[in-house]
Order: sequence, then structure tokens, then C-alpha cells
Amino acid sequence: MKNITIGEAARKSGVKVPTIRYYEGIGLLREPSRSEGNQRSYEPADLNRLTFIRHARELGFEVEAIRTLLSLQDNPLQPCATADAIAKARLIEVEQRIRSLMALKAELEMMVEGCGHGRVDQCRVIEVLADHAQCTHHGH
Amino acid sequence: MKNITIGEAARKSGVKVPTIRYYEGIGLLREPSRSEGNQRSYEPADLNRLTFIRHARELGFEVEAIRTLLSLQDNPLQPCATADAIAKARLIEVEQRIRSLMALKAELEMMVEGCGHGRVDQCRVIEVLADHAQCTHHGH
DNA sequence: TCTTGCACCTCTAGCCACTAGAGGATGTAG
DNA sequence: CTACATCCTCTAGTGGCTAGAGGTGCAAGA
Repeated sequence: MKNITIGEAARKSGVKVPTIRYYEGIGLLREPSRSEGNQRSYEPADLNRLTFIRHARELGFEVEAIRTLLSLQDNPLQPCATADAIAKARLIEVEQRIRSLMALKAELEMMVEGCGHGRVDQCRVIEVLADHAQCTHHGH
Repeated sequence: MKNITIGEAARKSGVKVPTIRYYEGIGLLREPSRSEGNQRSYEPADLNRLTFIRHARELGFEVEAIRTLLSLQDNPLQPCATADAIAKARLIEVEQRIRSLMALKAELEMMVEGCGHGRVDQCRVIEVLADHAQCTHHGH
């Protein structure tokens, strides 16, 4: 067997050791077999699953979404509409977040550029925060 | 006096009632005076402070940063370098976040476009997640 | 064989910024 | 005087981990 320890699994997957145990605890990862000394022993399939999870987390999918995606991966003959819907929903979220952050960026730039490095009572940063009416972005 | 209840303060500031109490608990907002029946009674200055906080939170400043910004606002004769630094740091964070989200967006678009709405075993969404090597964005 | 020292184990508690809910008091309109 | 919204305090929960205490397992060097 080429089973590996949790530390090795962490190194190879890029998921930290306590996080792996956490994923096991919430049922994202199956309980691995144990060595005689009660230490977790992972198979290559577990490593793939961990890498899948890490990648999905990096893409910002929530754990519940990942749970669904993993169960789809386990049943490859099902239609992929659900996976598609999850990815599309995430895409829309990301697009909205980008738009919102662009507005924040514009407002922050205005604050920072307007700051003459004088005293607080003339500071554009504080001023804009105190008086919302001054900000160009009225969406919020 | 034109003091107002917590509910009115919530309506006027856009900060929810429990959140106002939370801000008081962590010391962002001073403890207001109380009515005979022990109910909080806010002055206009408190409302300004609440609005300041809300606006800063919307811009993504952390509570600790807001604490500093508020103390600067309370001491208007100080130099505003600290306020400027906080805003600049937040701007850099926002810019990084935008860049990262753009990369995610590209990857998600690739996944979604590649999905032929067939079965999971041919699904690009699952495939890309399972095999990180397939993704164009190798930064993560 | 012994010891050193790292990696592993379980368990609990903490992080951030709230949010929810229980269980009770107050304030106001009809 | 009653109904009902709003207020009060307190505790616990959210998500996705992370940190630390206190103990065990294991491989390599003396």
C-alpha cells in the first residue's frame, strides 16, 4: 500500500493538517483507516478529494456547495445541471463582488488622493466617512 | 432634547438594533444615557458616529481600523497620516481582491462555458475542480 | 536500549462581525 | 385596560477555520 500520513497529505494537497481533520469532522472527507498507533492513513483517492476541495475553496465555493459537487463527482452518470448551476451562481456572485469592489476602489482612491497630509480636521478620508453625502457612490 | 430610541437610531443610520448594541459592547459607540425605564436614548452626535461606522464598514474597514479612525475624528488637530495610511492599506487590499476575483471569474467562465449540459462524467465544472492542472490560472 | 524530538492524537476554545432566540419589561394607541 | 410593538439582558450560533493544552507514536542517533 502507498498510504500516507496526515502530514504528507497536507503537504501534497496544500490543505493544512487541522483543516483536514476539520473536513473529516464535517463529513466532507471520509474517515480514513488508522494505523496500529491510531494514526490516520490516507489513500491516493483521499488525496484527490482533498485537492478537489482545496481548489473549490480557492474558487470561493462554500462547504455546502462543495459537498454537492463531491457527491456529483461520486455519481458520474447523473446530469451535470446541478454542477453547472452551482458554478453559474458562484460566477454571478463573483461578478457582483467585483462590481462592488470597483465602486469601493473608486471611493477609496478619491479619499486617498484628496488627503493633503495635513491635519485630521482637513482630512478627506475622515470627511468622506463622516459625511456620506460626499461620496460619489450612492449605491450603498 | 431630541434624543431618540435605539429603533429610531437604527432606522436613521441603517445599522440594525442588535448591531448597535454590539458596537456599544465592543466600545465603538459610547454607552448612551437611559430613559427612566432603562431604555437607551441617543443624541444626534451618536447618530453621526453610527453613520460614520456604517459607511466605514461598507468600505470594508475592520472594526479595529474604525476604532482608530473614530479616535482620529475625535482629535481633529492631529496629523492625518494615520487615517491616510489606513485608507491606503484598505485600497491595496481591495485592489488585490479585485485582481484575485478577476482570475476566479475567468476560471469560472471557462468551467461554465465548457459545460455541455451532459452527464457529470463529461462535465467541465467537475473536471476542472478535480484536475487543477487544467486551470489557466496557476497563481493559486 | 535509551532518549530526543517531531509528528500525531483528542478536545476545547477562540477568531470576526454579527445574528437569532429566549424570556421578560416598557411604552403607546385605541 | 388591553393589545402589541419595541425595548431589555443574556446566551449561543454562524462559517471556516486556527490555536493551544495535554498526551501518545515513531524513527533516528548515541
